[in-house]
Amino acid sequence: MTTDSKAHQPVYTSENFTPEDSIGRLIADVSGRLLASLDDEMGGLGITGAQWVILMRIANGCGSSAAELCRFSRYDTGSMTRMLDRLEEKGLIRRVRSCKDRRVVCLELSEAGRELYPQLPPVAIKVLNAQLKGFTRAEVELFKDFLRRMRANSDESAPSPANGDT
Amino acid sequence: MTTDSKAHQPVYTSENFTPEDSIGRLIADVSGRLLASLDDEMGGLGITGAQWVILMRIANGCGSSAAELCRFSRYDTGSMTRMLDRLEEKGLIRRVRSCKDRRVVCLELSEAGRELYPQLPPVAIKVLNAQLKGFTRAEVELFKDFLRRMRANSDESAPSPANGDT
DNA sequence: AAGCAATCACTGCCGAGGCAGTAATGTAGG
DNA sequence: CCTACATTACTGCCTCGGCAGTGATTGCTT
Repeated sequence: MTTDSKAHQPVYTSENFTPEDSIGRLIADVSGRLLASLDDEMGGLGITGAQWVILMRIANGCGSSAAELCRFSRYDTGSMTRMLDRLEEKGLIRRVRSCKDRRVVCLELSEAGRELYPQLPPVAIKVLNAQLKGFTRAEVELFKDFLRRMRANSDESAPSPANGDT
Repeated sequence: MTTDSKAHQPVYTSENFTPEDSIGRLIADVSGRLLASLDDEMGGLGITGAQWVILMRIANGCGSSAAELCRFSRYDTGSMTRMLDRLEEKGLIRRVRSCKDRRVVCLELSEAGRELYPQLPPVAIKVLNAQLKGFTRAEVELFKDFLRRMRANSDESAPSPANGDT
């Protein structure tokens, strides 16, 4: 009620917070729908949404090893090993022991993976455009800017798991 | 290249789509960080972020039965049964067979649950305010409006799993 | 050169969610 | 009334991710 114009008042207080209407619920909901939709559309290609993400990274060179993928994907190294197991069983990727650092296993698309690859981006494009129906490009840019700012905040608050009460 | 000012051109095309920079990646990332942060802050109370959500729903009367909770939470009924098992083992909720419809098990907070409840909202408020640092309330409202529009789009595209090619 | 910490990939073990099937209960139609 | 069908909660079975521990390899320090 009081028209306090200070910009640094907290967004949520115990008075105005309702979990059903909070931005946290909205983000979790939208995120879940996006992944579900991606899974649905991906079904025809025989891979899951999670596998889509990893395949795209490998194809783009953003993940040349398992450890590299883990750093970006916030995946456990054990889970990543098994994820790569599944992609290898499907015949989509190959593991090649690095000759420079014999601990590292280099990752690359197999022949079948390279054949599948061109079909991957259109599926995500279809899903995203469907969920962004009615948005102008300027709105999407603003939307993404909000998300980047939020992500930057969580980088500051928890960069490493060993930050005390500074 | 061509400065087409039509508002209904798709946001993403095969030319401008890069997975690393897409809004899908951003939303998934922010959502994951929110849940992780909620889990961290919730550790002291002995429950997980997912359990927080369910407890809040039961406390607010938004989920008086397991089936009710499933409809809102996009949870499997089997998973919900086990989720409620865990909350019951912790002594936070009680299951009471409904006398009106003997198939239904009514859910309510136990004594310990009612004691814990006041501590739940502040944790979420702390997490959300930390991640929304630097946002004005007007920005948050616009942000939420974007999210609601996106959610509404996914409602249209996939309201029931049995929609063909209408 | 030797010791030592760090890194990498991998493996058991566990928790947790999805799917399918089941028994009990309620509802609608003949 | 009694027979179909729907709904509710629950239970195996499976997949999948997190955690902790392991062996191999690398690089740094002394």
